[in-house]
Amino acid sequence: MRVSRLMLVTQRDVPAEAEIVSHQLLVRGGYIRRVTSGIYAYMPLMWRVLRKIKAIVEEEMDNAGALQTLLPQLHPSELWERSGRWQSYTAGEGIMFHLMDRQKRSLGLGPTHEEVITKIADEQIHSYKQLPVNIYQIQTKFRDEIRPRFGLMRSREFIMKDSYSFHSNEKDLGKTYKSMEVTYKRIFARCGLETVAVDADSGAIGGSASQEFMVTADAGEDLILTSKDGLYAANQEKAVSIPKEAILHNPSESKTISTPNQNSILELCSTNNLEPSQIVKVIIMIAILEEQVEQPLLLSIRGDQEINEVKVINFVAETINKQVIKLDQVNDEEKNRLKLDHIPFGFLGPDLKDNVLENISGWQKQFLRVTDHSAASLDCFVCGANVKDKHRIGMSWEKLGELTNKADIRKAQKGESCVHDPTMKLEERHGIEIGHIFQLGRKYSKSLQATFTNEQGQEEAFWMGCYGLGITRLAQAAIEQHHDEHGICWPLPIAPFEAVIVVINMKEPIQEEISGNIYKAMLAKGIDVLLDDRSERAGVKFKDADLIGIPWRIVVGRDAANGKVEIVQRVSRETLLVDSEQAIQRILQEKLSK
RNA sequence: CGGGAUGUGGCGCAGCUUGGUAGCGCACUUCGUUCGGGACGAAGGGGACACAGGUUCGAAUCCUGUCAUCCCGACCA
Repeated sequence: MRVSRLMLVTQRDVPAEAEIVSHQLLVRGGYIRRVTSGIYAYMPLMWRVLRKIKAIVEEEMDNAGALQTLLPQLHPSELWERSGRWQSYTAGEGIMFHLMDRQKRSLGLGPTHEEVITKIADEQIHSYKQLPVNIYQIQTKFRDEIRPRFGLMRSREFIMKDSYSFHSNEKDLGKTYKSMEVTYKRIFARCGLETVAVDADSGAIGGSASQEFMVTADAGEDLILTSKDGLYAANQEKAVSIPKEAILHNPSESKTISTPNQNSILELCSTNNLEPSQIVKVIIMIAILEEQVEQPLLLSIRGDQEINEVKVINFVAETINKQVIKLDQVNDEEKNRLKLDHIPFGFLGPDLKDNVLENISGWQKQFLRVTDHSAASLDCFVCGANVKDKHRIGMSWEKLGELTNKADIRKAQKGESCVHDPTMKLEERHGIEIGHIFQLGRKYSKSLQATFTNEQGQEEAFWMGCYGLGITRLAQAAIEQHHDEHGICWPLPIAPFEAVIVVINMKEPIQEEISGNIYKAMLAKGIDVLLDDRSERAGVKFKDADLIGIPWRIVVGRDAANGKVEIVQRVSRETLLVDSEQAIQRILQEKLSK
């Protein structure tokens, strides 16, 4: 392709709307144009990048035995009503774009394809003999994101590879799940990305296992915790660790002390010469369940630790076997509205009686009590006395009465010891989630009544897995990982062009001839090459080549008369003066080695 | 949805306080000089200032409302 024909429009100024460097470079390099909030046009350069990523994904998925399809983007609402997601995806979360057709039938634009694919699997697969299958598609998905941002990182229309596997038993699902993990790692490695696979929360979607693939980058919105030996990685919602040792609390007697206005751990400690780890902190939260049931929770945790709300939600959902819509703290407004003055916030103990709930409208009348292991393992501690301005020292669980539920509801933090090896400390990094694999189990197949006949001749719901991979997000994440002050440095396998020939002076016949020959020769060898034939000054061409990030540059200039050209690597800036034939060979070599 | 900010040619901005009918840099067009790291000079083209009301002889500027975009929180590939 000749640059003069490429519709290349680069910008010197950074658009005000672009916050992170990858977004800025995509806009400045003319890769994308915003059409409206969260909706982008992929310009010719961008489309080439996306096609290369798609090709790699397709190759690896096909190698893993997956089958490519293309599924509809308009989904009938009935299908989503059957899985129980229509309400929450349209009215509730509102993440699903929906519309009426002229027949007044309700349709939605697919944010994901579980419903459609499960329906098709049900219609097409009748016997265990047809299993397993793994079906995938790469296409545009729609999500009416609450807050689109960072260009393609979180857009409302985006390209995703999504696959779904169907199995006759859980073990077989595990096998495909594992093979997808390997496939994903190969895909990311081939795209030149450094990724970390982390244990993830499968929470609301359910299932037994789930892994996220994170591109490590400072601009990432997710926090991940890893161990240096590479044996442990998890996102913050799921991460576990061993908290630091508590400081021994061992007063001569247990008694109630007066602690006027000391309703925070900090004040309590500084006034009474205590350590946060000697205190059991008690927090009331409200879990909103299905049908607007409001379940009060009484959470106890060591004073120096923090609550992990996702773990709390999972615990509640498991314990009472109901879906948790969300978790709320009790704020001041609510304290006033519900007239909670009789509850001595700031002075609560784990033995707070249920009778404080008697006159609170809307709440269930019994606490669901949970004690985090960090608190449960304390032999002797300080806690609130359930009376304003009073705490108790030298307390123990025996004195308070038996503990009901113990669970891990604690937020793991960097610097804490790893569970698999206490000498290892957790490190914190930011990541961009570009892939997520799940063992769904039978949740969707059951709700959609998608079944097959098993070996015993009985109807059984499919075991399912699902495997997402954000194509457009991956492209931008790659820039986040591969750029410098001059622009993008695409990894060769996903670069829009592998090389660019910069002709210093188009009016010089020798330069024009040599560059033309190299161009033709490279095309003949299958190299994706750009010929910058514009009558721009050299500086402009160099700047543009750097900005759009072509991995190799061949400069045809002052040495052309001697049959020499320069070959420059974008990332390292290494420059070699060689014959044109050598330049072609070098790039061909690089291409084939990837 | 809650909190904050901003809307002026394709991009970045000034003008608004103290109303008088729009300006700068980049980009674009033409000519000349230049020509290995975003050249210089000259001459041009393009915007009724987000929209709708109002105040006024007169509104980008003041008032009211609406809309859009961006940033901070819950959601997610």
